[in-house]
Amino acid sequence: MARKQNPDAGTRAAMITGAIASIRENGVAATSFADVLARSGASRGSIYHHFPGGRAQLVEDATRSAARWLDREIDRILETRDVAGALRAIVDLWRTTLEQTDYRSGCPIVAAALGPDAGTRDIAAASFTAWRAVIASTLIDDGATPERAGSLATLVVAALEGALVLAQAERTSRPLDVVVDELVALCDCSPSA
Amino acid sequence: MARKQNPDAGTRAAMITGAIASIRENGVAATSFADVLARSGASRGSIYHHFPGGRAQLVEDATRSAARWLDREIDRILETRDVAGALRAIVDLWRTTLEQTDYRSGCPIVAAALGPDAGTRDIAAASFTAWRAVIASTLIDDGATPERAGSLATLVVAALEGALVLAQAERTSRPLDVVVDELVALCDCSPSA
Amino acid sequence: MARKQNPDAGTRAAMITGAIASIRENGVAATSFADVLARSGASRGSIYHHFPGGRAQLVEDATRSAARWLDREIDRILETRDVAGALRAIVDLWRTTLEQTDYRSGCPIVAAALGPDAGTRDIAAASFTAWRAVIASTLIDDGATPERAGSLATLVVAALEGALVLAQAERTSRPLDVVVDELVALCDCSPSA
Amino acid sequence: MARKQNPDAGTRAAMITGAIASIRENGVAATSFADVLARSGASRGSIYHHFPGGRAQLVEDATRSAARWLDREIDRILETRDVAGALRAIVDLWRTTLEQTDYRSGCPIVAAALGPDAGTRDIAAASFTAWRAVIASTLIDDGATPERAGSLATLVVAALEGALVLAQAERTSRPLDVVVDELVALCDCSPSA
DNA sequence: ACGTTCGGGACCTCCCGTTATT
DNA sequence: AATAACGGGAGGTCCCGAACGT
Repeated sequence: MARKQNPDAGTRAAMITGAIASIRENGVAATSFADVLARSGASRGSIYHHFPGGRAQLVEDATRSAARWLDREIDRILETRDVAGALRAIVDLWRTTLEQTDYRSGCPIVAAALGPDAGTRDIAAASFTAWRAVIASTLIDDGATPERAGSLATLVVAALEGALVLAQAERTSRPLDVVVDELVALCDCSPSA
Repeated sequence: MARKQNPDAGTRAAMITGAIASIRENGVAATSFADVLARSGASRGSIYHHFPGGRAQLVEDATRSAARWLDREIDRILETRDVAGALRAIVDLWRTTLEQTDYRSGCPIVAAALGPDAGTRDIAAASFTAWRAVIASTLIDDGATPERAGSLATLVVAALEGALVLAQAERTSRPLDVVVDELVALCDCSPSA
Repeated sequence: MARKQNPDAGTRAAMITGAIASIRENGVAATSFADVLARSGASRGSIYHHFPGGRAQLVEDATRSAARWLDREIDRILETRDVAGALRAIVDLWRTTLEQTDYRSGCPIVAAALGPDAGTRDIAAASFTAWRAVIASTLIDDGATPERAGSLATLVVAALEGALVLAQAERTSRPLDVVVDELVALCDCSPSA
Repeated sequence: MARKQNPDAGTRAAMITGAIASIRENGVAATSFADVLARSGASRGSIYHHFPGGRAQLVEDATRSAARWLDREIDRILETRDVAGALRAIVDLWRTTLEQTDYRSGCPIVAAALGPDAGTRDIAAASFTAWRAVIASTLIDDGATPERAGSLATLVVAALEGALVLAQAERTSRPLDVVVDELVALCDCSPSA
């Protein structure tokens, strides 16, 4: 229950935004308050007020916020496009940010999954599961059997996230393109098989 | 109180081993000297004899060492098995460590790719490239066209690494099994197509 | 659950009460606003309406309040009882609180005397002087010479406060009982000497 | 600007000494690292090396050190003097320090007894018990019954510590003199009674 | 080479005093 | 008058890099 939210953005939202950016670039463990403060322009005193749980709560809330945004974004994309278009739209979400940050900003859910905190790991697991479910559901609508759709959806999520890691390492978005092409071909021909 | 007096490179090797373990569990950024010292049993003064470059050199050398080991392991596996067996052997490399560390220890190359250090990122990129090359080469031997083999190899590497991330998040090795099954099916039917 | 809605000085009184409790348990220096706020249920903004001088004024007012209460209590006890009964009644003031707080809550005047603040120290000195005076007066009424009564009163105050410290350290009220017995015996036989 | 004047001992001893001084003046809870560092001239990095347990270990070790010194001092005094001379020698231990610090430096054992830490409280309790035992033993040697000696020893310890608190509050050593005179008279006439 | 100690700094936690809002 | 929010800062923890003394 929101007690009182500043009409404007507010400090808390700015800190969450900055924390998400830092998590994507530096990982959960290396996300420091100094960094978040610098990104958000907030002051030290605000931290403990907005996040009584300290750093752990900040990174967890930020992860949750990023996960929620991504979940909805993927839902929205899959509702309005066919599988091929959807996968391309999803990688486009990454491509822009990658180029803007010199390929430093990765997927916040991967960062959460690899972090030392159990809380963020669980959030990552929930998102991965949700993505697989909605992708599988779309594949079923396209004619795939439930069994096959589940396996294929897992492959899609894994391959997309892995391609993002490859893109970060090699500083080029080509792995994303290559992988999405393969996945599109696979999803198109698979149900009929 | 001779902890370890291996005349050769016992201390250095122990620190490298400890650093790799820490990188896999905590990431490059969160790998601290104190952690490596505790894991290796070495003492503070030894560091700058073996790693004059300090922490940066330690994590880079550790990453290089892990990368070299993995490169050779993958080479060896692909030489002695068909594609299907090779992929299963590769994921088995992860599965054991995952279970032994409660799904905390991930792929050191992914950790290097996501770290803040440019040096480790380049090492990761080189490993990813090498893996793709050797996998593509195997696929070509099996009858695939060079073009298709390259795309497929990228998909394989991305999907395997992504599956590992999913496994860490969900604390189960099932994503690895599902993804490797899909990849095996894909590699078997694809070249003939 | 209306904690306090006294229109008059409810909030202020609650903060004073909480501050006294904190001073007795943690000492003057370690009495923080956060602690007093938690004990009193008040909110941060209220402080500077009631205590424009901030923390210094709060602890000083609290000390003064505790001192005034103790002064009156001792006056009352000495008016209605003989010396022996009075000393026992005084230690009973401590005993209850000691047991209720696991021997953490000591004498607020001792806390004020040992604190870093000159203001609270002066209040403590005034109370100690007042107690000695009224005890000496009672001893004179019982037949002691003014000189002897003054020395004996100092011993009584010192021994009682010291016994309370011993009781806190050893987590037992026995030092209080032992000391008060000795003091009673001393006061009874002394005037005649 | 005595940066470093410990010719023999070294940093750890200097930090203990500084911590004892801070505890006596400010209490256990208000003894900060910054204060100890300033008093000892040590650097921040030394803390964690010499006291891996951090602040808790520092204050506990300092309390233990002060207690051990006081225990031995009291033992030594009681061995070489009669009761009257011993009590005067004990209060002289306090008088000098009191005057040198403007009556801010109290008894470290009282500070430990009143502190929030259970560890320091136990050390204080042990010292109080030890002092009572050795004083009682001396009184028995002088002809007192064991029972009476125990009670009298408790009174002596309590009264001396209480007198020190009074002296700190009133910024004069007179309470110490008055109380010790009373105690001397009591100890001299009591055994024969 | 290796163990011990040191010096400085980064980070998180938490607190005090103030201001804007109602 | 009371609440939420803010700004600055101190305290404790811990780490890196270096300088010693073996």
